[in-house]
Amino acid sequence: MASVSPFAPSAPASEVELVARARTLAGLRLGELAARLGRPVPPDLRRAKGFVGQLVELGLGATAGSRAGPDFAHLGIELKTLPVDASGRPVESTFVCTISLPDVGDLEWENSPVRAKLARVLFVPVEGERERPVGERRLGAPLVWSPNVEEERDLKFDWDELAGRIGRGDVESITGHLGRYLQVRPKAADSHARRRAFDGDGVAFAALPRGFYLRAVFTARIVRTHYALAR
DNA sequence: GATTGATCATGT
DNA sequence: ACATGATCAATC
Repeated sequence: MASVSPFAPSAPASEVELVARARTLAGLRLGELAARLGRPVPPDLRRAKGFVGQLVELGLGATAGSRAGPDFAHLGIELKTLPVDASGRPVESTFVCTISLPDVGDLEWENSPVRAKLARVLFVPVEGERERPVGERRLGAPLVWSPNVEEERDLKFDWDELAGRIGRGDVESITGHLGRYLQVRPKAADSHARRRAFDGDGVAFAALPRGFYLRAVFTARIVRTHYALAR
């Protein structure tokens, strides 16, 4: 990482410094940021789905790489780039975390990995329309977010339904249609991937790996609420 | 047009 | 193998 990008910054020392740094990137095109960091820009994202997130990580001095845990471990902050359309509306769902199928049923919301992951998030909006060439997409103004009371209540509601269903051994009954703001969808190399799970009788079976995602309506609400309050 | 299920690259 | 970063593309 740092070895291939001599101009990448070191880790920010505080949340204030991180946000200040992110603000300096606002308005920049991805091509400009990539050039600064000595990174090539892919022609499209079909074979480089993580490009935007990884570029911004590098540009902000994130430390985690592909290790588990927050991007800025010492600050307890998770970085999420948020693809948006011309009006600032998110165009994709946001991945939160994978699901440990044997464990999820025993976890209350308060101890859930979803709550932990979303406790403090730095959202960096990025123009995400497919027609726009990757290098020309601009970064937006960052937003540091923690769930407010309503947001947390809504996430807990979905967690209770989804985690409860998995805990009862009904993971195979879950589709992306469930959950108003938080949903469960496949998260795997392909549809043949399998990992160990348990059915309602405690009998092990092989299940498609899945993850929790925030629906775009939820991140849209975050953007509306929190940017509006900041104005 | 929005959404779900499938998929891709890289690093540990 | 599995976790990180997500977007693609078939389908509703």
